[in-house]
Amino acid sequence: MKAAQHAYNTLRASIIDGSYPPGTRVTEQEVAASAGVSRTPVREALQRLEAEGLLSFVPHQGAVVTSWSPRDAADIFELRAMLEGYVARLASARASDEDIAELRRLALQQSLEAEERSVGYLERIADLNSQFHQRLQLTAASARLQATLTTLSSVPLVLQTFRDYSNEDLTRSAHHHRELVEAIESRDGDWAAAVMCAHIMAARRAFNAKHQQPSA
Amino acid sequence: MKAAQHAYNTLRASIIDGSYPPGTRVTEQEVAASAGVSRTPVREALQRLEAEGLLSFVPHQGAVVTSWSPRDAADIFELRAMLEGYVARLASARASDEDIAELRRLALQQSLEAEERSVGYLERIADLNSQFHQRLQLTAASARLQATLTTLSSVPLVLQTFRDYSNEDLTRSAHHHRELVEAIESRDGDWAAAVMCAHIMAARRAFNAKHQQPSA
DNA sequence: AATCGCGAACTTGTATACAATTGGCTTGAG
DNA sequence: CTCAAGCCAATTGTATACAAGTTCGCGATT
Repeated sequence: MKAAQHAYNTLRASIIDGSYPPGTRVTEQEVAASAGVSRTPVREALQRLEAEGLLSFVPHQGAVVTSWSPRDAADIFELRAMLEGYVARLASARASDEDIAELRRLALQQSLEAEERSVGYLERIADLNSQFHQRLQLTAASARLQATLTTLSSVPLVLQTFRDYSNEDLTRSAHHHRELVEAIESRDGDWAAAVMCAHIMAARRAFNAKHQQPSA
Repeated sequence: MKAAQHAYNTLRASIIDGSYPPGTRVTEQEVAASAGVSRTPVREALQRLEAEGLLSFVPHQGAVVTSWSPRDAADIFELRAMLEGYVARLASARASDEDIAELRRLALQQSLEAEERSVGYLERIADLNSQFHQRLQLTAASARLQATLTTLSSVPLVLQTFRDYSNEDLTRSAHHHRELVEAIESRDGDWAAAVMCAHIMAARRAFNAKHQQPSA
């Protein structure tokens, strides 16, 4: 694999799984050593991660892992509700038969995993979920626009959602996806957008329940 | 100035002013020579421009200036209407007195320029417009989120808007901005969002009038 | 003991050299 | 005349070497 891609994957995984907590300083050499490549491709990886919002560059100090304020979190959920709702609406109008088939496959698989809960199911569900939303974006928008939307969905905030999910939340999430497929198949953009909105709002609630001070 | 920044500015200006039309292939050496720096900072500049959507990387071939399909254009205006409307709503709730004062200053200045139309007024108006929207985003969102929103506003599609504007359009645009200031000052989020939406829709109409085949 | 100043090490930023892969062009054969 | 195959050139991808700036620590001085 390309060295830059390798460095990107390595560092990104470390950030998302929590090995590099928010606020951590990340030096180029450190990443270079850890990925076994030179600093040149590492700089490329750092820049990509900065563009995606996972890192911030502090002048003359290097990169630090982005920390998200409660306000950031609230804004991001709000934004996602709007944008992904929009995506669901577009997808309802533009989905091909293959798109729908693939979305259904992903949704059903996720339902299965949510029921069985065999070892490693959380990771697999997170992956299926990402694939579902990504496929939806690909269905809705031209590739160009999809790249723009991706940046909003890749923040750890979103990716770690399932850590905060109860079993009930997991089942509900899978149900939402299957309902989305149905809405899209019947070309009902309003329905699809509403389901997606509910989907995100449910995620927000789970997030808030876990991360807000219990006093509030 | 930093070499990477210089390369970025140079290339970006060339893309926006049309020296590099969509579809043009951009090689690293070419940019390096034109900016008088080595390839290393150029790669950094190319990456940033790719993240902003002005360039696309074709595997093993380099970067090409992004070309936008009519569908892309339509989607982008739709998205901007949603997002900037959201931004206007947030700004209504969060703007400080200084924010409002600065927004008013920018809006009034733009009105003046739109009336006088002295030499170079189009460039100055474009700049004032960018500043206004950027300030609004800064007012509405945390700096972190603002960075995400920026990527959507920097596409040439948006920056070149004023080329398609008639004098009437220019006046209306300035009016919109002043109305926005008023809405925000009265903390009326609904009003602000609606005005912003109209603002974007007007831009879309001007764009479509110029770029769609006249037969339609 | 505390503070100011100097220096050294670390980190980023840039340049250059080298490797690898690809696309185009030329040349030859059918 | 056309098509295919191989070679060459161009371009990206990576590594390393070097320069400049900054921060932290140590020591000296008050």
